[in-house]
Amino acid sequence: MTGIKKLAQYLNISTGTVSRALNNKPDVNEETRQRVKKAAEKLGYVPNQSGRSLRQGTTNIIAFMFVTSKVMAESADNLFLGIANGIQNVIAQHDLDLLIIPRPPSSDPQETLHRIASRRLADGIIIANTQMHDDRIPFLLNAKIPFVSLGRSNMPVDFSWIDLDFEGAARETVERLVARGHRRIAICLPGDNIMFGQVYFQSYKDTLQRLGLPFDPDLVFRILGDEAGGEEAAIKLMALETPATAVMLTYELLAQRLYEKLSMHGIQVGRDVAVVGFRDHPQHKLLQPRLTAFKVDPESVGKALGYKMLANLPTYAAQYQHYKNNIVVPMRLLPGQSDDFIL
Amino acid sequence: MTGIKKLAQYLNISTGTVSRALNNKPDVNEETRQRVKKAAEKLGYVPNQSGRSLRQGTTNIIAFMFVTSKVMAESADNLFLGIANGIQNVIAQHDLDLLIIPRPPSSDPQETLHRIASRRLADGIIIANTQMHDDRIPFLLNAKIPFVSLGRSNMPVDFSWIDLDFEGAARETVERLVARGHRRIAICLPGDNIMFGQVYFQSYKDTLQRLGLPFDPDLVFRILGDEAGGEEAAIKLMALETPATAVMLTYELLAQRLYEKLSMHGIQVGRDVAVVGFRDHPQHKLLQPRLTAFKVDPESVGKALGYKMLANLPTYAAQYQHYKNNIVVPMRLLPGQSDDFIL
DNA sequence: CTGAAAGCGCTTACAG
DNA sequence: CTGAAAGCGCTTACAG
Repeated sequence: MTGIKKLAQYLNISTGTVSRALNNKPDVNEETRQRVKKAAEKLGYVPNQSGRSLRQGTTNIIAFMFVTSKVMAESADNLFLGIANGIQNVIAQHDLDLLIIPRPPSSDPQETLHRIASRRLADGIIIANTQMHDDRIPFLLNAKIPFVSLGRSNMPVDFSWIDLDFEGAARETVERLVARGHRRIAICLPGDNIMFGQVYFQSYKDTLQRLGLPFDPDLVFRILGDEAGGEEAAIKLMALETPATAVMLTYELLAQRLYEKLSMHGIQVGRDVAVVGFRDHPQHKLLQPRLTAFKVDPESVGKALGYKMLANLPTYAAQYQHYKNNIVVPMRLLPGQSDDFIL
Repeated sequence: MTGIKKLAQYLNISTGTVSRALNNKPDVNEETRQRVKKAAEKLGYVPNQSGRSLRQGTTNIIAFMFVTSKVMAESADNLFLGIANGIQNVIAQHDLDLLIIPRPPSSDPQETLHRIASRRLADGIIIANTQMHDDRIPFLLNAKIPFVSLGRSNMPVDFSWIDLDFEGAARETVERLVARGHRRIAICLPGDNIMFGQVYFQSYKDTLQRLGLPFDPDLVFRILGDEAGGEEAAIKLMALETPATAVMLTYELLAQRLYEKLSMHGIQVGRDVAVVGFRDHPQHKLLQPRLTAFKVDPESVGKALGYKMLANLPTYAAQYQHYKNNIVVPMRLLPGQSDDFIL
């Protein structure tokens, strides 16, 4: 005997009434509703999700798709758990569950997406690792699947995203360094066209201009995002014909090797050159001098994603329409001593 | 027009045949099967999971439930992503998806479990943060829900688990230290009754006994698992009437503060006292002298969980029966200089 | 080898 | 306010 049928038989009423009572439909006698709820509790009845999904066309599941690379798994992803937690906290308020789809870098993102969508595994999808040009975006828009992106793209279409405030971080860094007398500030950037690098770079240039400082292309270092990139940055810094007095980093993991390589050449961070890091990272805890870097609260990133997801689901759109605009999560500067070098 | 009906109509055959063809049932004409598959590909047909689930009683989803505490999210959980990835890699081979349920420490584990189970959200459940006494285990056994635990318990029942090789780690640590002449080896242990501490402790005692060394209860330090625990360990170490010459740690995060506190009192790790850490952690990268600690490959933990999960699902049990036994994932010692102190 | 039909567990117009 | 019935999209005995 099936779940709801059993409950209905136990109560001697129809399954329809049981369903209406449990789903808080208005047209149910209040006394009946209480009887039903009490019995459901007693018998431990919970509606079968497949039955509901099939009938209603919604799954009450939100999918979160992200790329797992070896590098991410080992280091950058102390963020990930906090983000997942933040999403979960928000969507759980509406009894939605989180389906996490880790995707190896080799797999085809379109295919995964198509599978989730067509199989109707989820009511909405959160995508991460968004690229400047990202084919998933037109695909999702076209398929009319509610989605939110963690990360902007520069595609000429309108879609929901949240992102970290890279403009703000670059602006604050440049302003801080300039206030300390620096005029030649080098910037480390990703080699590829990843969006956050672009945003960070633009804000760097804009801020320089606003402060009346010249932009020198020689000060732009395109480097890799892993730890080896730190060494590369040091080499480029030392190779400059007209030296820079400060350097700002993208990527979390550059700092350590940068320190080491410079130190091997008698250049001490904080004394001979000012360094401002990017995202704070546990691995930096022991760096001497302590790295000035930006703190991101992963939980609030997750919550923002959750709210924006809800705002995109037909069922909850009205309730969360104030989350309609795209959200930029602040990065808060934690001062260390790595930029104590004052001109 | 529904998915499979549309496809059937397009092909001018019955939905039953379409279903049988796509699901590789033997009793289908090979030519028909090819026609169906080609058409499905062309029209982008993927069966609706709710329909399948309702009919078959299986969801093709594996749930992974774990507790997210602030501490975990910030530090210990560089493991998590790798584990999730490992599980996913294995179960994806059978088109199973991973439903990740992060659970705040405050929530009721039984309730969450009951919800997943009754709602039929998943075919099997992987639980983490298993306690020595853990009520989820009898619940799941009783409800006959296939599950695997990440972590042993000492409940008097038989169930599927995988765990890290804490015995091996403690044994190797004691043997290594004894080989270097140490006879008084202190051990840091969790204050509560968490299982891994128990296992680690037992192996410590067993190994001492096997090597003919006395066990001294004064050398057992019950401390907290966060960073402050490192300071506590240092204080207890220095307060010993008969000093210890070596100390072994549980928990990843103790090392840094232990180093610092000892150093403040003129005691240098590696020179005046030997220290062997627990799990390797990115935060240790910069510790001087480098901490001797154990490396765990999170991916292989995840894979083990995945295989054991499959071995517990009726559909795949036969195929994966060689994973029936519980699995202990090795911890590999990475030598540093923190235990260079030789007697 | 294929088709027609039943039914998985729900929810929801519809009728009363 | 409640019940009877249809139907969401599949799969699978059953019949031929």
